[in-house]
Amino acid sequence: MSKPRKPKPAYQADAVFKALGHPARVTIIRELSAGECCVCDLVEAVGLGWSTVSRHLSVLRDAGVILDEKRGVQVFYRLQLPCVSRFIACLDQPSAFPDLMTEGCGCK
Amino acid sequence: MSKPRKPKPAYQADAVFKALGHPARVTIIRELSAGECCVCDLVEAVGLGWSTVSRHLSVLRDAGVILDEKRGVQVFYRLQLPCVSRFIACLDQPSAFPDLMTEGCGCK
DNA sequence: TGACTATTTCGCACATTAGCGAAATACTTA
DNA sequence: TAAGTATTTCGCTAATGTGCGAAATAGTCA
Repeated sequence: MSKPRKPKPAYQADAVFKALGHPARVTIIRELSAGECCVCDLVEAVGLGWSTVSRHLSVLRDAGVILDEKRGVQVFYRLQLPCVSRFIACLDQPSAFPDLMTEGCGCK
Repeated sequence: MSKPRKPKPAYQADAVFKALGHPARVTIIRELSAGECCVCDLVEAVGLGWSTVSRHLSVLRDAGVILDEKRGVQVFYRLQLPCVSRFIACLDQPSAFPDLMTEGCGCK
């Protein structure tokens, strides 16, 4: 589907971080890290109302973090910036990789 | 210096993203990416008042993104999570690395 | 000790955001 | 076309976050 987007510079770091600044939206990214989901999956995952989740999704989409695609009656979302999910995974596992945290999460 | 921190799990992704969810704080991280700074440097960089910058710094510190160290009269801050600055740099340069964005910012 | 500098904490006014339910929209199938 | 499902938009209230100046703290030096 993809509605007309704001013409702001896609992927800009400030916008991405702002979009990720809410735990529900990080949860959404975690879900999408495993593969695309329809909105119904994400509503269940975050445990908030449909309208609320829908707005969280639009925030992430406007920031260029995720993409939506309408197929039939459903809308499927997927990650547009795979490095985001990798970054999250790294932050979630600091104790498992103490030296990687110091050296930059293993990202060369 | 390092005051008593909240005992929450350091580096947790939600907290990190929340801390980075304000442009002034991203600016701070950008500055610190080049090396440690005293508060005075950061106040100039973000263009806000001392008290405001000080609070932004405490948010970042509480999230485990930066570290403070008092030396003499001044307090110096530096990055605690180098991968954050790398991630920002990657997000800032999407057009320069279109395929890396798709493949994960070159982070293996 | 007293003055001085660097930084943080406090309290407040203002702005932004979150979450909700109802209504609107879009697509599909009968 | 009518009805049904999936999702988004709207309007509102409550909660949270921001920025500021004043006051508090801490370290240095005369």
